[in-house]
Amino acid sequence: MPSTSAVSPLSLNRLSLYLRSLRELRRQGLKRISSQELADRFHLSAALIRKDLAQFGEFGIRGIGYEIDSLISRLDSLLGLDREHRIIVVGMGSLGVALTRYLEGNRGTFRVVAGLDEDKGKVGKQIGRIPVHDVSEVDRVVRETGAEIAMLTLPPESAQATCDDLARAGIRAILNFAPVQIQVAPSIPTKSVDVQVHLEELAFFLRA
Amino acid sequence: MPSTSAVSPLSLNRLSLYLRSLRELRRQGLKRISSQELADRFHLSAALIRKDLAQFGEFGIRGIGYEIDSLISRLDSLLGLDREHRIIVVGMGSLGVALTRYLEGNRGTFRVVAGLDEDKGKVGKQIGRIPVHDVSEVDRVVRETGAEIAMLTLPPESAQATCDDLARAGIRAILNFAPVQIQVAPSIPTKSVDVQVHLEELAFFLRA
DNA sequence: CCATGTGAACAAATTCACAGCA
DNA sequence: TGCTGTGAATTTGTTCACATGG
Repeated sequence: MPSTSAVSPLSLNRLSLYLRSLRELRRQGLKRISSQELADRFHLSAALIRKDLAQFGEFGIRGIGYEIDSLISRLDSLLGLDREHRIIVVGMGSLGVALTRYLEGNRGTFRVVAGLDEDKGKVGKQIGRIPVHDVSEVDRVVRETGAEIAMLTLPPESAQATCDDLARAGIRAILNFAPVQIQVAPSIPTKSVDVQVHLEELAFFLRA
Repeated sequence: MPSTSAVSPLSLNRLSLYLRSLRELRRQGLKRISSQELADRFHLSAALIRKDLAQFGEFGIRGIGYEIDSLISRLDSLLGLDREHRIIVVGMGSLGVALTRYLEGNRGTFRVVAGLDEDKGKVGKQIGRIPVHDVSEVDRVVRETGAEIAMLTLPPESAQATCDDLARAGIRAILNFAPVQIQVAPSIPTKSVDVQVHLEELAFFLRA
């Protein structure tokens, strides 16, 4: 039942985790694995692994399990990881810089191609090999670098306005780190990472 | 129906968002709000807001809505935000430093009290007013600072071992930024923030 | 009268359990 | 035989719609 229709975000996130696990197993020299063994090793659910994988076609071999190499290739291409995705980091405060450095090694799939900031003191500098431009140049930068994804690491006040600018500039996806709900056209997929919310969730479990 | 039983993580995260929205409304000088208006302003669902709130008791006034001030207080105490939570940041690479700075202002609820790193070059330094200790001192640091939460910003290889150390040292919750599934006693609530997974989710939507 | 609080309907996600195939 | 792929059962989450009560 190969399909390209709607995949649940939960399933999608798990596929990333499976992929990471499979890469780890490949590093260890393993060739094949069953859903059960994968589940045991990485604390996942075997049935769910099978369901998640089966929605895209029959990747496994009955009675045997999954061929690690070929499953990785299939997942890579399924998730769109078989080509480079260029990223701009908007807001070069300490978090923007940290994320830029974090992805620096990552040459293959996700590559940071530029930083943007409104602080003239930062514009013109470089973070490693990544140049920092003025945020007013967002249009030109997106066009000239071919950036698809913006990582937003701005104060919450300016996040929405900058999203609007990014949308106009033709950015195709946004990963937001500002602690606000941003609103963009549904054609631009957006994910938020909200450290405050995570901390508050943990705090709940610490009520005396 | 006041209760302290299991609250779903989804509901819990929404409560944080409601709280943030309510604080914003209070800043704007508003005194009362209905679930519908809150939903409209912040792109939430009115019915869900009511369900999420009602599971802890009757906070609203029928025919009127919710008193913003008192709802904030109730949620604060419900989520355990009415007292200080001390945090240690384990791994003072650029992400650890960025998170430390990010929470620096935040004096009330979440306070970073120390950083830990294995790099002797970093030990003894300060990030703002936060001292950096050697990771081998985790036991003493947790005890002396009374830290409850650890934010893990380490390379994936060392994350699990450090979690074990943290657990032994008596840490009570972990927010993990390393791209691995960590495994700790279920009595220690753990959340992971996985930038790689989020980027891969976005990449999926960009498949040409 | 109007918005909450809630049971009942609906939808989504996960687990179960087994038929079917290598 | 042993593991995948998958319907059916179950659990979990959300929306609906209305009785309730300030």
